[in-house]
Amino acid sequence: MSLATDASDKPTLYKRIRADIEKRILTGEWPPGHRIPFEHELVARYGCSRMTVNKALSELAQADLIERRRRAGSFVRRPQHQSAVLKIADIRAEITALGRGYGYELISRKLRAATAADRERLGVKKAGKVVAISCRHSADKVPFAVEDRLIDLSSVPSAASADFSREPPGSWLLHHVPWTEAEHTISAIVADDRTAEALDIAVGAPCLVIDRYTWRSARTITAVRLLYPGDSHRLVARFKGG
Amino acid sequence: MSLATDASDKPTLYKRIRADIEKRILTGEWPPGHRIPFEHELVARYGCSRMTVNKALSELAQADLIERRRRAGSFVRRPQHQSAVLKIADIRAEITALGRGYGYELISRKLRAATAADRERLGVKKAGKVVAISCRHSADKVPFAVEDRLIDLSSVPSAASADFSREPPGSWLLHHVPWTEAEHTISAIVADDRTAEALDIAVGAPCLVIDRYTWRSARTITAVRLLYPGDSHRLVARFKGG
DNA sequence: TTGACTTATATGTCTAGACATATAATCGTA
DNA sequence: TACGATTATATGTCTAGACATATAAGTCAA
Repeated sequence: MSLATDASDKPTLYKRIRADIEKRILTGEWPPGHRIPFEHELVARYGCSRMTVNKALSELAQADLIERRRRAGSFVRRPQHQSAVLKIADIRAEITALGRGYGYELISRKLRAATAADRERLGVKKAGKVVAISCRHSADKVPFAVEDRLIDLSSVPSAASADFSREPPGSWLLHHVPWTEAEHTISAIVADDRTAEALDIAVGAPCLVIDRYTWRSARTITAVRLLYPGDSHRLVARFKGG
Repeated sequence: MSLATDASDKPTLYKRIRADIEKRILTGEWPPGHRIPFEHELVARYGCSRMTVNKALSELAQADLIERRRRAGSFVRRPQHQSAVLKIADIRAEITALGRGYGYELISRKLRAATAADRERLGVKKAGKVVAISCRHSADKVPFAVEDRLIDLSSVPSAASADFSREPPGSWLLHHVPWTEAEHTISAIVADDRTAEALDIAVGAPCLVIDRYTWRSARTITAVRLLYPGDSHRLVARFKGG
């Protein structure tokens, strides 16, 4: 029980309260369902005002570590839906982070009126024009991933004049389009002839597929399919309490 | 510009302030790098005390939507590292959520002193005993995934006496072990003979592999490998602003 | 021009109150 | 016993101040 008389006050008080509680939850001392002390008890224990403990508890609640119920108190939440933060870095960043030489190659770029297939893929009823891009990323000259992308020009008009022969469309979008939402679908396929050639792997070799669909406030921006050699590439998702 | 005289006060004031700012960021009206109004300006605009706007801004900062810098002000953050929330549901929950019949089958359960390979897999220097479990999950009698798991008994002693013939080890752990951290590695392989038979797919068919390594405060709990038929199963990761 | 010092200022934290509101618990009644 | 009304209480929000602190910007000297 760390009391208010704890002299090491490098972190601020509310942060120490939050850390104290978090620690008890993480170590299992206060298991899921456990009622943590009432605010007025913490006020007494730490000798501070209620706003201070309230701030600590509010942050824990925002982080889904505890659940607050009026009149009842605050309770440790159980690890809910198993979820993880999947870090899907910009491919260029990912490769350079590995200390390998990044290579980019534009295979094709077509500007066209949206076909029925394009509309289906972008999930829009009617679209004007789209840009269809096919390109390849490599690490130290070795094929790393092939990308097949569609950009909705009605959402991102400036993409029509962007030069994708040198800058990958993913990087370009990241720097030119504000906050977005996205949905990723990860699956596995075996390489067909075309994929095998593009990735320089054997036909029938496993490939990891990431389909990413990106929009901003109900407006589709882009749909992309990334194909990685499945036995060499790995996606790492880190999960922490939740 | 919504002023303090806005009468629709169903949500509380600080939530409205937060929502107002969030909306401007999401729509791109305030692009990344834009300096949002100073606290004292928001105080004037909404006619409230500084603590109220501070709470709104603090939550936006905690959600990584804005960055606060002393003396400089608060700024809209740019979509940082592309990351996504990957929902990896408990398999039973996942299947029942799809409205399909869940089936579970324990293939083998062995209690043994940890071998060198076990220690390697669990990432521990020395371990006492472990439980090795192999099982299969099915949806409407069709194989859905095969699971190959190792539980460190020095961390979870009660797992030695748990009955895994009826309850899947994943569900059991979820309910008996408090907050954990985990790391997932996702990759693709092609089915070998044994896998093909277990999943009732063709040899050479693509499989999605999830390797999950779980620990609690630096203490390994379990390591599991899940194999899914890759062309039928999909992992969906949703990403929202950040 | 550059570096060191000073100052102004926006955020960070905190207080000691207040009233609002949802709801668990109690009490009373059918 | 079951149900409806009442009450007590923990959290939710808010105020009008306060002092602390990091730092951008300005000032001045080498």
